[in-house]
Amino acid sequence: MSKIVRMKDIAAMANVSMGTVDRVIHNRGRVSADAQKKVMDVLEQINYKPNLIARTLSSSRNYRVAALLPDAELDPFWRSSIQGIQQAHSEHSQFGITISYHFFDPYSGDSFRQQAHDALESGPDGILLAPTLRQEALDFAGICREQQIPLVCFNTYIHELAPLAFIGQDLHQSGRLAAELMTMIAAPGTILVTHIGEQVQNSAHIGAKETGFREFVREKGSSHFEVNTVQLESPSRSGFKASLAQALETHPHTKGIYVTTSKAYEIARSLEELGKTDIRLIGYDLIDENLTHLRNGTINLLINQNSDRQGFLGISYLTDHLVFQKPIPTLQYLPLSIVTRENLNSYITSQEVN
Amino acid sequence: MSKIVRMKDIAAMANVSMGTVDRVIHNRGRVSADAQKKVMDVLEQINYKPNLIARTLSSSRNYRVAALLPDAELDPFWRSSIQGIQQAHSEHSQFGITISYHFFDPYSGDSFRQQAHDALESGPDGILLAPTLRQEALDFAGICREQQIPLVCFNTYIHELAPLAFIGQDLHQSGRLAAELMTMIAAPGTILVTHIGEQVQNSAHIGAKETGFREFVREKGSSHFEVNTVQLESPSRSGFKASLAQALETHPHTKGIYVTTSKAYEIARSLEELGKTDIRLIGYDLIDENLTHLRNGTINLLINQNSDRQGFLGISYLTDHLVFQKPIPTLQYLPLSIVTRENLNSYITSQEVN
DNA sequence: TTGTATGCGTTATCAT
DNA sequence: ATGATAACGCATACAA
Repeated sequence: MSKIVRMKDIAAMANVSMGTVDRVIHNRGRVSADAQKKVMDVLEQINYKPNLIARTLSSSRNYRVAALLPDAELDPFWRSSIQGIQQAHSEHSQFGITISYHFFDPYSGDSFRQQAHDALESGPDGILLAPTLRQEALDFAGICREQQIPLVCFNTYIHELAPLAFIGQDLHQSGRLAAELMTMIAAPGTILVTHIGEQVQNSAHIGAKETGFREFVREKGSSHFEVNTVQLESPSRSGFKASLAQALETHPHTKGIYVTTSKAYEIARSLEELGKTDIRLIGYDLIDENLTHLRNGTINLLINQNSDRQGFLGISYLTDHLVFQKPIPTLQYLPLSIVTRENLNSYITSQEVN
Repeated sequence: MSKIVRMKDIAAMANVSMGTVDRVIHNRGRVSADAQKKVMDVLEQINYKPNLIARTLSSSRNYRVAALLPDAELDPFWRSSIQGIQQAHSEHSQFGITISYHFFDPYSGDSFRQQAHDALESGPDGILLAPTLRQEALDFAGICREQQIPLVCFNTYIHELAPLAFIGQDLHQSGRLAAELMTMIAAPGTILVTHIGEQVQNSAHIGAKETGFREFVREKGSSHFEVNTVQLESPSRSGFKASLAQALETHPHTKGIYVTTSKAYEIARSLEELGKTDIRLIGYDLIDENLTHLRNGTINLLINQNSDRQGFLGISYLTDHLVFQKPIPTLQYLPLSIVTRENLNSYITSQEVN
């Protein structure tokens, strides 16, 4: 039973005062080389673990973190991220964390710059960012680095950002998984890949899922499946349906559609209206619009990006870093969760509490 | 910006001392009805949230929790539970939690009683239990209740235990999910259900997975699939293979096997030795023995019981209850995770840290 | 450069 | 029954 060593103990062992110990531990300077050495020697021998409880109580600082992410009104996908952030916040508010929210239009550079500016104005001690726009995010990350503000990113992986931590999904592997699942459940024939609601411009990562998907099919299913990419962007609902119908005519043997974004429900609606029931549909994310079609069977599988957990972990990591000065993972890939009608509830139910 | 209220503030508002406030909040008695009322009145009006940081620092109590679960040497399934427990412990050790481990033979009542006795001897403030044996667990839970020791259970749901919290999987729904997946990936024909390594005696829950499985097939796949239950227990390896071969002869149209326990690797080994490659195999849990066969394709899907998370949450809940006196969920169902070759890594990789 | 003293919010131990 | 006061371990401001 090794007793816990406190700063007081270290001070005694080194024949100095607590103040000196504090100064060398946090290297605040103003210590003589002599004292420095004495304390270091002791630290080498013993295993000092600061009492984080006492530390936070004492230095009752308040930390401001700015959350910079797309407006859920413009894309429902982000709702759950926000929920995760709020969840983490309520659990950590004890530690003096306050969060300011800055929502931007995920496709507008101007909007992003405006909100990013506001975020910096709030004088944050840390920033949580969903970097949907590559170039804008890079510029912003540069400023954060200059100002020495810790930056944690989630959802969209951009290597050059080099944030303190990234939390998200391995998109290439995600594509491979989608292909594996599709080849399990679809009859041999044509598979369509479509990126609805994403802008290919200014998004280097956009192709990762498709690349992974095609890679898997090439390795394991090339004799049974043919993969085609189709663009299905259209402003109007009826226009969308028409262009889908058009695509299905061009590829008459279509047995499956893989939607790389959270917009599978758009396809589902159109498929239902077109009366096509023999096409397997795989998409992303547990947003309400998708769940309806997962429940009625038009969508066969959803891959969950766990965006609530992304938000939750983002805030958790920032508080770990800021208040506890704990090491945090540089890269945190979340599980590639497969969701069907039968395990859906296990992913969305909240529990009773006593 | 509502300021945080402290006990000192309450004391001032109620015209009493902090000591009195402390006594009514924790109803330690020794307060006059008059003072009691004054404090209560204040508490009604304001929203006092105790500072848990300060509380833990001050009271610096040590809590002992006893973990009572099967020996991983006897069943590798329990390895990850232990890992989860240790993980939670290392994260919470700051709060003065110490854990004593008591491993028993999951099929021996004597072994259980012995270890349970030891666990109680250690004078624990809380107990984490994997109740594999129904009757023994009920007896033990009775003692815990008598001695007022908080009990948290995981993995095996036994309703009458009525613990502070249960953490695990919805087994009936788990069976439904397995059936859904099986009907997705197997050709029409016979599906075998088998419970390897479980004793039906003294385990009321054992049938839940099979019931769920059959229920789903009845609802959605009765025209294409026939379900048969087979017993495949055998002490020796070659004996096991022989009885499997026997079962496959009895059911020549077998297209899939559903193993309700973590022993799917036993089937996989035998199938490989028998050279049968056209049978889909679905099992449970990411133990190493299973992963080998998931990677080489003999096992098609595994449902993950997340037993590491079960252990983790069990300890987390106990510390929340003991040190923070926070409310905890009575029933915590974990996700029914579907694991394939392509998303396996996302479930088992640990991350680098800076 | 160094050491001491005070405070963080709570619990626990004293005298009253 | 009540109120003052010393811990808990660390940070910080200030005195030496």
